[in-house]
Parts: sequence; structure tokens; C-alpha cells
Amino acid sequence: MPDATRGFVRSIDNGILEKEIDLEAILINTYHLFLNPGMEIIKKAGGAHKFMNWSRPLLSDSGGYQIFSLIHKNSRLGKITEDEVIFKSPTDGTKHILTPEKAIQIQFDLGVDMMVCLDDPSPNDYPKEKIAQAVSRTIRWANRCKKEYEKQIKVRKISEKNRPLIFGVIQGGQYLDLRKHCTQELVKIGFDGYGFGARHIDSKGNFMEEVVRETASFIPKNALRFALGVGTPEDIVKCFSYGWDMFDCVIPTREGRHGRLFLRKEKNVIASEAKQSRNISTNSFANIQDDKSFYETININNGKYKDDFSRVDEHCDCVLCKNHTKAYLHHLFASKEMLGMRLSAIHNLKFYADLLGALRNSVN
RNA sequence: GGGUCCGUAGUGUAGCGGUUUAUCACGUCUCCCUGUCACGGAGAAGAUCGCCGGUUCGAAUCCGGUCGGACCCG
Repeated sequence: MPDATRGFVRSIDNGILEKEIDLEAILINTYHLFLNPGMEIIKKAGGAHKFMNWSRPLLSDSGGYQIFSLIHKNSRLGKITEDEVIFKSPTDGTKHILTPEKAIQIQFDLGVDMMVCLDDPSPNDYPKEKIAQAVSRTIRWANRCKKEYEKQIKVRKISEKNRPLIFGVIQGGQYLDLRKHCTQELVKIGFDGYGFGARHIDSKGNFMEEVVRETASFIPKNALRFALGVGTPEDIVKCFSYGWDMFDCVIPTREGRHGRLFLRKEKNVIASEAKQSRNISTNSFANIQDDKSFYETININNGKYKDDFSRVDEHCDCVLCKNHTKAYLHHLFASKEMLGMRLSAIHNLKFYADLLGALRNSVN
């Protein structure tokens, strides 16, 4: 899922997302849509699907991550208490309050197909004691979210068949025992799916392999496993091999807009990597030695592409690669033409979508 | 023919009552982005200040000449 945080995948229209990239779902953000355009407008429009004219599945993130990272960055921007999160809008400074109950209500108003509990994603480098506090708050809030969820189902008279799915988010930083405890408590409450919360990389940017792998194993087999915010292609391959099967990330679109393109090294290399990952998931995973063996990145801003008239990606048939050269894309970026960002984001999304497709095929 | 102004990195400029590794912007080059306030963030290279000479401990800065450009009056 690309992140359509504010109700749009920046610069890309639904036609491309559905027909060219064939995305299964996209992610929107409770926090951003709540602030802008505001729930009155969304409700008037008839919900997020109608407002955006997106008919495929929509998943909304609770907004916890955004608010918490805001507050962790600058404590003057908000306050976390047992009951609620108080925060100031970064754009106009107005004060807002979000509670677990309210986060769920908003997501019902958005009319999404999948929703996420409000959680407490503390930074991974916090001391264990603080992470443990975040875990217990996450559990208590998950309880309140589930109760509110059931209440809304009743009040809105939503049938079992039509109810949105709800995800709990597992916290615990780098500590396996905390992750395990958090998962067990969330499972007791009962959710359709479970998310890997906070960040899956440590403060140095290294993939937290053991925690990500083991946490997946704590989750019941029939539940969905959502690796929030993952990640680089190699992180996704790893997570997939551990059993995580849902992903969202800003990387393909944001890096695309900033001029970084993901390129296939060989035509079928993603598929072969996927096969490798399936084997890995059954026994050992030590085989992934060269993380980036199946792709490379280029920065199209680099001067060496000024007169490079080759295809951007030899093995890709997206609108960018079918129609334009590296030199032309370089020129678009040098000219600060938004078409360059748009085409690059489309290409990267296609790369990610193909990667996920190949991973899925390898298991089916 | 007479007069005025101006020549500082690729471009536009600051500094011209002599205290400095010569300023800033854009451009160029490289890196970063992981539940998106993000066409965003970080960093690097690049001018011996048109040229020649003079004054001085010391000149982009003062003086003379010279070349180039702009404008004004005949």
C-alpha cells in the first residue's frame, strides 16, 4: 500500500493506481484527514471512498505514529496522558484531542475497510522501562479501541459480513519479551490483524531482524500481519519471509519524487528472490547475504544521466520506462517539472507492486 | 567630439570612510529520506575581485593608465 496520507497518493491519480499499477489497497491517515479537510467534509462527501473516488480497499492508520513523533520531536506540540493525546496542529496551531475511542469513531466515519487502533509508538532507543510503559498503554488503549469498535458496529448496525477489519499494533521496541507480552495481550482482546509497531529498524538504520521475525511467530496463524512502514525492498522480502503479508511505506513515492529510482537487475530476478525467500521462511534465513542482490537504485539527479539515452529500467514496462530515457527524466528533474516526480513515483510503485506480486506468487 | 556610470565564482550580487579563510542567491556536483506537514533535508566544489602600473607594512577597496560594456549631451 502506498501512503495516500492526506487522501491522495501525491501526484498520481486513481486511474494509474488501478490500471497501471493494479494496487490492491491504499493507506490513508486518520490524523491528517481529521485535520484537513475535517470530518464534516468527509461525512458530507459520503465517506473517504466516495470523497476520493477510490473503490478498492482502504486502510486507515490511526494517526498515533504521526502525533507521537511530533510530540517526541518537540514536547511543546502536544501531551500524552493515560486518557488521551493532546496536540497542536502543525499548520495552524489549533489544539486537538485524540482518544482511542475517538480514533475509532473517526475511522468509522471515514468508512474504511481496515482500521488501526491508537497506539503508543515510542522511539526504539528509549530505555526499556519507558518502552514497557508504552506497551502497557498500547494494550489499555487497544482494549478501549476494541470496545468502541464493537459499540460502533452495533450503533451503525453493520453486519458481520460488512464490518471493517481492525488491527492492533504490537509495541515493545527491540525487546523480545515486551513484543511477546504485547502480542499475547492483544490476541486476548482479539483483532483481525496485528501490526508491527514503532520502527523495524534501530537508531542506526539496521533492520531489527530477530525482533521482526520472532514477533511474527507470536501472532496466530489465521490473522493478518501488517508490517507498518516497511520498507526498503530487501526489508519487505525479509518481512515477507517471516510471515508479514501487508506493507505500507512512503519510500517508493517520496524517494521517487526526490529522484531515486528502483531498478530491476534482471528480468526475473525478483521472482527468483521470492522463491529464495520462501525456502528461507521454512527453515533458515541466513541465506540472504546480499540484501540488495535483486535491485539497484539510481539518483536521476546525478549529472552522469544528462546524456544517457537508455531506458530507465530495462525490465520495466511502466509509462516512464516505455516512453522515456534517463536523459529526459534527468532533464525533467533539472527543470523541476512535476512530471518527473510523477513518473518516478509511478515507476517505483510499479517496482514495489511487482515485488509484492512476485512474493505472493511464490507462496501460492 | 564632450560627459556620467559600471566591470567581483556559470549567472545575478555584497563588500568600495584600507581591520576577513571575499558575502549572499540561483545554478553545478554528491549524499539522505522506512505507519509522509516534505518539488524536502545535509554537504561539497567553484572567483587570486577586467588588465597594467603606482601609493602603502598591507588594496577588490585609493591614484594613473588601458581594454570592454551601458547611458547622456552635441
